[in-house]
Amino acid sequence: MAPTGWIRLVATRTGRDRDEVCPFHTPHPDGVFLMNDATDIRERFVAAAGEFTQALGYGRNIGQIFAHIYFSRDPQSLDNLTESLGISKGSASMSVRQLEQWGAVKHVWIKGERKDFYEACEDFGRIMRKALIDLVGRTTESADSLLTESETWLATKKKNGRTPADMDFLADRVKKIREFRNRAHYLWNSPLIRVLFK
Amino acid sequence: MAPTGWIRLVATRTGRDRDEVCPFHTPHPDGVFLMNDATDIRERFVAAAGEFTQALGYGRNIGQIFAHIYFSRDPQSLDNLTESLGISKGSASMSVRQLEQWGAVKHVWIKGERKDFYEACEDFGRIMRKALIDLVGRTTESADSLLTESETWLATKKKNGRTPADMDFLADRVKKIREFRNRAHYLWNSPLIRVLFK
DNA sequence: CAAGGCGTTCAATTTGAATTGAACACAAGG
DNA sequence: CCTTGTGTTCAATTCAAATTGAACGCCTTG
Repeated sequence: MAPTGWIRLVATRTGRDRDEVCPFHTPHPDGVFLMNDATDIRERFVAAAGEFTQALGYGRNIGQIFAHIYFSRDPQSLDNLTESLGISKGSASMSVRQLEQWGAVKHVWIKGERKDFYEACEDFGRIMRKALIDLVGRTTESADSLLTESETWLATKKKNGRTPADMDFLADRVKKIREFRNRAHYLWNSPLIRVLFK
Repeated sequence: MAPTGWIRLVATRTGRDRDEVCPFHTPHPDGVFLMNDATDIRERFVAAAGEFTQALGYGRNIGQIFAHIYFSRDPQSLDNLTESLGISKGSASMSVRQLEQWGAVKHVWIKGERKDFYEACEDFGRIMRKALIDLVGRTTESADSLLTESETWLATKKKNGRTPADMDFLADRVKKIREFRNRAHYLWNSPLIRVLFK
């Protein structure tokens, strides 16, 4: 069968360039691309998903792993992942657990097998929502407490009667943030959003 | 005036630990914190905003810069930013332009001054939306073209009559992705979302 | 036209996070 | 009880992205 993968031009000592075919899961070299076979599609999606999650700030592995499982008919074991994707066992283990938390992947048992197997869930909406909740929660809570802290501090200052112009400006800005935060929080918890993501 | 900032315990050679006060914009050391003055609130928000944007995958500087401008009464110059935040001129320049693109900050001219000054826009909803469009656009487009590419490839294969079970599975999975993508795209462009973010 | 102030660029560096892999814990089977 | 086959952990490493800063170009002013 013809080779498949990214085609990269490699300079040689003799001055004659030659083509080199790289597996799809390698960071893509902006080359032409060959698609012969069903497994090629899988590998292309694996690469794309890896780039996607990497661009979003989760690593490359987590996307690749999900795509691999998603495009596999049979449930996949950690060994399958490390072999197919060329990643370490440790990374596979941790990423799979992350995906499980997001509900992107679910554990299945196969009789007679000692390994853990995983298969993909198709409900992208739910997955995205869980991942977002995760991210937003982590990034929001500390800012949240700072906001209330500032508000109480400003309130006491006002009680003391000392409210020069700078203080007023500050209070106004903090208030604007509070308004946005409340609106965002309201929207986030509204049934509307819940419906949209389902 | 009493010193303000994070309080960090530093071990000394004599065995006697002493307290050290760090400016708020330094990466926070999990210490106690002192708030005496209006500028302290600004610095705390600067630190929080920096952590926020960093967690979201944009650097620390961009958040700090926006917070600094947002909590400044007067328009701020690049020099103000590099001095107050302890960042480089290059970074300040680039970050400010990014913020301008998002509509988070706008250029103002001050007569008799040669420097560029910036002040903050308060419309957080719009800012978030622009930043999101930016992110989603960048991460989505390549995946998008892969999707259509795969669909056409699968279609030709089907024409050739060769559709074993594996192919059907593959086609089904690709179809599921397409459905999600279309739904997401529709929602994203729906007037509903536009209203929510305003 | 020379000099100085200002913003921009980009290659080099730094930094923070992702990834690795060796050591570990646990279970099952012999 | 030892061995073998698992998944997990976490300190060390690697890697990509953020940040720096020196060099540059442009404008203004004297």
